Amino acid sequence: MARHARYDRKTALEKAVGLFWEKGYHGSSMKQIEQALDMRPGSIYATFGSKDGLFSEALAAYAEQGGRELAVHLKGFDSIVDGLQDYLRGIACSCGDGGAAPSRACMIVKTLLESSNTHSALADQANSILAAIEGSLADLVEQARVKGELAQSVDSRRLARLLQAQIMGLRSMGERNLDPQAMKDLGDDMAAILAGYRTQH
Amino acid sequence: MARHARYDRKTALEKAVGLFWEKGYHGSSMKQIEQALDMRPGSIYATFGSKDGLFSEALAAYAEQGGRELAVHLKGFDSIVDGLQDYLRGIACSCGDGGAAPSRACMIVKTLLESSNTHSALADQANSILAAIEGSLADLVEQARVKGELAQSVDSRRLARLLQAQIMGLRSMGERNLDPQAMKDLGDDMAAILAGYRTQH
DNA sequence: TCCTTTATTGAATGATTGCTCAATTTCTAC
DNA sequence: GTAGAAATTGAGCAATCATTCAATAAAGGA
Repeated sequence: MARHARYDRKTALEKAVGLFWEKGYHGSSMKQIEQALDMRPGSIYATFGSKDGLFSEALAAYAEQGGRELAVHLKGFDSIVDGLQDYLRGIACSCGDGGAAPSRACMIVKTLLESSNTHSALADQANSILAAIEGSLADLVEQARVKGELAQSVDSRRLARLLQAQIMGLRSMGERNLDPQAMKDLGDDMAAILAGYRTQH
Repeated sequence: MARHARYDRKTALEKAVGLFWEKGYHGSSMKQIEQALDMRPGSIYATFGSKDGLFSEALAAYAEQGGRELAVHLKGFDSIVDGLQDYLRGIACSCGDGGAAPSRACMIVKTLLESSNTHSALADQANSILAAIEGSLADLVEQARVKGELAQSVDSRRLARLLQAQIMGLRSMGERNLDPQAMKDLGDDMAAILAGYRTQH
């Protein structure tokens, strides 16, 4: 056997997520990556293959983390719709304050918009992640519909896409640095949209 | 006096908009710009000062064009709200087909997300353009409220921000290459959101 | 202790980046 | 026709880009 890797792969990926999420693919140079990961080029290439490979793994890690956060969030609610509404409000809130996140906008959307006409492999990855998220949201909406929280007539995939578009818009608006109250209002308004699909009684 | 400029500034800017909108700031190299504008570096720098200067002018031209398109669109409607609803549906439709536009997402949003943590001058410009658009939308909403199309209780700036977030989300979703029917449904759903703010009777 | 194996290092690679400027071309005014 | 002003050209600049690899360091097994 031989020496251990000095770097923890998972920790390095977290740092890569931080940099790429903040500055994007083109905006992050290998020099900045070396500094952020505290690794020399040889180690980075031995571990992740290429800048593309590192970005791809970072994007996947980001998406997985985001999925976990939504799931954890919903655990705190009996009602799925209540949970989704609070999730929207939570995003609006965290976009309002001067939070510690590298960026307010979603890294997946940033990647999609940056790479859609310049780097098809990245765009494809971002697109399939977004399709998976749409699927998860559709499952949640369908569960809520079956539970009777939402009107029986609701088309779950369609409402999932509307919901995803809300999140994209909300987090993109976050990048505008509006005052916290404006963001909070926006989150409330989006939560109210979802309320419009609730069972009427 | 001396010789004329061989290039029409306005035409060159239109071509620059096409390239930058498609590929973004970092994704467009000077070599590609030279090719797109059919100009040599010296002419480009004599005319626009720098890549930054050219991008900045292109972004402004894009925003002006977008503003004109919204105004023209609304001219075709007696009701402002009808016009805004049709505007949303129109975006959804043009995002659905394989249109000729360089990109489905909004160039201003692409710029904001790309530059927010790497190029503050561009981010500031994108932000002030978005603030101006928010203002225009707020004016329209306020007019509609005064005309009685919208409920008296409507907060026009707040609804303008919700509307702007819808457009951002809609056009970002366009980059996902969903099938046309899904985009059309999304546009209809967003138009329905606006309907919820109409005067009840 | 030495040998094998593996991880790390960082100088150096060729390509590409945004950009400059002396030379050339093209037009107007006289 | 000619002089002068302005616009265009494109080779070439220094800097930076992502990437490579021979040399070095560090660990476990014998």
